Amino acid sequence: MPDKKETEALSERKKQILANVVELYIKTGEPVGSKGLIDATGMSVSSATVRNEMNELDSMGYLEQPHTSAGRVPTQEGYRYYVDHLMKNREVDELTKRLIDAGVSSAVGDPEKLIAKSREILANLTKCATVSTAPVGEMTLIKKIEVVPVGAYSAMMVLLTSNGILKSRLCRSDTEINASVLEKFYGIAGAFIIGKPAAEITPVYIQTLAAAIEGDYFTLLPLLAAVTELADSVGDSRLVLGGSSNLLSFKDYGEGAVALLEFLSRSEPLSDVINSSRGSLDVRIGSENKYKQLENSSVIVSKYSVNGDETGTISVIGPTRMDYETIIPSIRYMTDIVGRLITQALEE
Amino acid sequence: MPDKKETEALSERKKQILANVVELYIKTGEPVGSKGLIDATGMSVSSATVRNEMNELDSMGYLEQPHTSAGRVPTQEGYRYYVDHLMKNREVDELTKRLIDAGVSSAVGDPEKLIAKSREILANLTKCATVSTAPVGEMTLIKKIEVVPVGAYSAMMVLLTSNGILKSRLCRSDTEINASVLEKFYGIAGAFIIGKPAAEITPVYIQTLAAAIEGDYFTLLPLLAAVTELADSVGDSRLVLGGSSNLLSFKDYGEGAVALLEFLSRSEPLSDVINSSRGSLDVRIGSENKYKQLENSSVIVSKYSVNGDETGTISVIGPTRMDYETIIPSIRYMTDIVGRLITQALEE
DNA sequence: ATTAGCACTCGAAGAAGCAGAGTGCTAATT
DNA sequence: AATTAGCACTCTGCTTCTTCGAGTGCTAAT
Repeated sequence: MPDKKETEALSERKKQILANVVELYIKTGEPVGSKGLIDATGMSVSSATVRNEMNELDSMGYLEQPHTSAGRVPTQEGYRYYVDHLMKNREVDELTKRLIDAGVSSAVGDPEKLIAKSREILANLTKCATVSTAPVGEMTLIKKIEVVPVGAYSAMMVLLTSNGILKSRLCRSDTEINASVLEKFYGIAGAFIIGKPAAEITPVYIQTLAAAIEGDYFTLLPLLAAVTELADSVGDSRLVLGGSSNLLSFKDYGEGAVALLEFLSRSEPLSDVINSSRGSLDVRIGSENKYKQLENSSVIVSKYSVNGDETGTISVIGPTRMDYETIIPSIRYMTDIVGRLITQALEE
Repeated sequence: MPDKKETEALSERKKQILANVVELYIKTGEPVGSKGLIDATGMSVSSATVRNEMNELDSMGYLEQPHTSAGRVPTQEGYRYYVDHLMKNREVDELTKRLIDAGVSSAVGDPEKLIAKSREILANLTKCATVSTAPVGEMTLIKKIEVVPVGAYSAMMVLLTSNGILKSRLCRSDTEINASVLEKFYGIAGAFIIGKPAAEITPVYIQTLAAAIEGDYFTLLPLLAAVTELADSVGDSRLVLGGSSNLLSFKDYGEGAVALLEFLSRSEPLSDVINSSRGSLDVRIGSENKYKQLENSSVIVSKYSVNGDETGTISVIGPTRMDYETIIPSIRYMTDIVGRLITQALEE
């Protein structure tokens, strides 16, 4: 009789045992047996009692045995219950706080660098893989475009979006880039590009401008092409993965690690995983992520707010047996800071 | 009696056998035996003859047996001899040529993007890890700095170096960034920063400017700090690793793959490996790389020339059992193209 | 309700045995 | 003199068998 829904309310002792099992298993990676549990926690009951309780937790679906006569391991539901009810949602550790503060301090003022940095810090801290998404959405607008000539036929172009993403590249033209070309370019840009969502600035859109520009279309083309490339790369910067090699050290994955890495390296499914998160901090355990490749992994997605809008995310991906108790506060603290700093950087 | 140096000149047949063993082993990954070798190559001698020859190649140090009564595997010296004398240095395959041409075409005109792209292409082509270094050296000069205000207190700053590297970031100031501040900044920049090597623009150097700027130092400080960060990041972009997860699929490494990835992810030793290369294309096999972590790997470093100077490199790192015969021409072709395109992009 | 005691189960780790691939040597062949 | 056939020998990888021990569930005693 598994799934006694009515017995939802676990006795105090069951809760304690479940919590201990989860925490011990997270720590050691070995299935925990009744004896081992008492040894490690100093509980003042006998192993037989613990065994009975474990047995019930087992049939309630919170624990399971890899095989008869091995210790218990938390099931997905076990982790879920732990995360939802048992975990002491403790504040972030003073040391990690310092590490984070120190780490981001070098990138204050530049959103992109800040996000990259936060990904890196979090990967080091959690020893898991991290994913960040830039604060880019449907409504990321092109805010400014600058073209600075560096030679007769070449110029550097810089593009700034409404959320602080800055993209730049060199571009060359076959015709001279002189003051009159620039003037025309700024005219076109001001009229048809600035203020538009980055996603709309496609090569096709640029072609529709041909009529408006008439004779000068071909001299402006190299510059306009560069604009589309920059606008496109704004979208690219959306999803970045870091620290994936951390996952290799987890013996949990065994051979499967390679397949997982392969999965993570493809951005479409990964993006899907991240985007399907709910709420400002979402923990998805094992098969709660609908991809089979993640059945042994948990994904924690935390959103940061820029100007009050939850636009970007920072995520941690690791084995289901990850240290939720320290990772969750860390990622929450990190997203708070990142959101605050970006908002601040964007103030006029 | 190993190492008969006097017998340096291998008989024609020995050469052929060595070449076949190396190629077959590269292809299959299994130690090759006398019988298997004839089957695979259709040589018209008996297995016993091949065995005798192999035995000699063995005592000359070119082949070895993982254990008695297994087939032969090339030693490091075996690979070396193969690469130096036996490999038909054939031209790059028509298909790969197309792939490379098509791949880089999207990045023509922007050195940084071009290099990133080439790394990616080469990783896909070779299924190995790739490392690129930007064309940055002691003499990479700051060529241009632009500051574009985007608000009263914030601006975007763009920095261009003499070799086409473009770096940008947002920066904020506590004081207003108005025309007069900008004018002063450009004055300082023109006098003390433009034309200097990027590596010299350190926070310390900026402090020495305080005297020259006098009262305005503090209003300019945020901008100057941003310059040092950008100048610093020019150096950062020097070394980038890609495709490292490719290495996981090689069974050659077994468990060691993790350690190798860890090694590659640290940039100091990696940079040392790359920089100790000689000549325009250097193949280092196994322990020829002085790091123990690379004893089962080969590194191929190829330099590209910008304006005739061999400044940057593109490298491939993989197991010693890599397909030298196709990889070497590919990387050579790639560096040729990259060098040519960057040189072209930098023309005035 | 808890606990001590015990028979039982199952995997991990080692030992033993076998099949096969490949060798080196010797003696015969060209 | 070089090549080849033949053969005894060696070593690994695989499978099968045992043993060992941790951990369980049940029953009976507290």
